Amino acid sequence: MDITLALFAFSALSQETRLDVLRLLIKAGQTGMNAGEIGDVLGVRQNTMSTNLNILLRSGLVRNEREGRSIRYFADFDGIRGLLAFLMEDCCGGKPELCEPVLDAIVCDC
Amino acid sequence: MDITLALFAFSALSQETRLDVLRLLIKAGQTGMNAGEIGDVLGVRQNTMSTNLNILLRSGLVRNEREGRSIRYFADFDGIRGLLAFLMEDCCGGKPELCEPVLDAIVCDC
DNA sequence: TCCATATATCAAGAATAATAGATATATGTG
DNA sequence: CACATATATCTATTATTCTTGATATATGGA
Repeated sequence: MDITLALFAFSALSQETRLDVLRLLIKAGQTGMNAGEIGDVLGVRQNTMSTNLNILLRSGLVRNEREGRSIRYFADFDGIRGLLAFLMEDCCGGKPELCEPVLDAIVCDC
Repeated sequence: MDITLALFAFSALSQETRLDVLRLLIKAGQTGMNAGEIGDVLGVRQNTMSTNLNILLRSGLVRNEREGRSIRYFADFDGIRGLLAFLMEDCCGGKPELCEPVLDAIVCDC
């Protein structure tokens, strides 16, 4: 992860539709969602959604797979990990008790 | 954490100076850094840095404390946790092996 | 091959954000 | 109180990003 990609990824997440999409896909896990389905759920026009999905793709936060005529999108957990690792690099100045609570935030209960 | 603040926070991180600042402060931990010191290290003009620090403050990713004539800034680990928790809410669709690697990214070796 | 479905690209106007010069405010010191 | 230091605010210009209508491309089926 370099700073250019990190900036692009954070910029991707600073727009409501794209943040909604990534959160949907994170919840969907390995099931993913078709592009059209995502647009329907979020009530976003087709071309706008396509543009936004492409931005998420290029940010490395999302990946896709063709499925017949549709294209299925998934959260890219490796990409998300890379971004968070870049942000938290050398965290907490030697005091683990500062950054451990950050980890707790992400423990899933599934 | 609501979506409006999350969007504002990700937007804060989508600008190079501000991402640099937060990463510096995350590394600095509880020591923090003075506003002027941050500007010197990053080679950013005083008023630009002040504006950017204010945006980080309002995003909840950073807090500050007056220290005589200077103002010392710190990463706000609670704020960071809140943002990441919002992003990763209900993650991984029931398959912990998908999101556990995301956690590993943030384990500090201090 | 022709048509329908699903998604992507293009182009332009509208909205938003970044930067920096000038200036203001706040604190400490003598 | 006068002055120096440290940070914040204002304002305008420039640059970037968002959205959308129109159109293009890709796939599957008859």
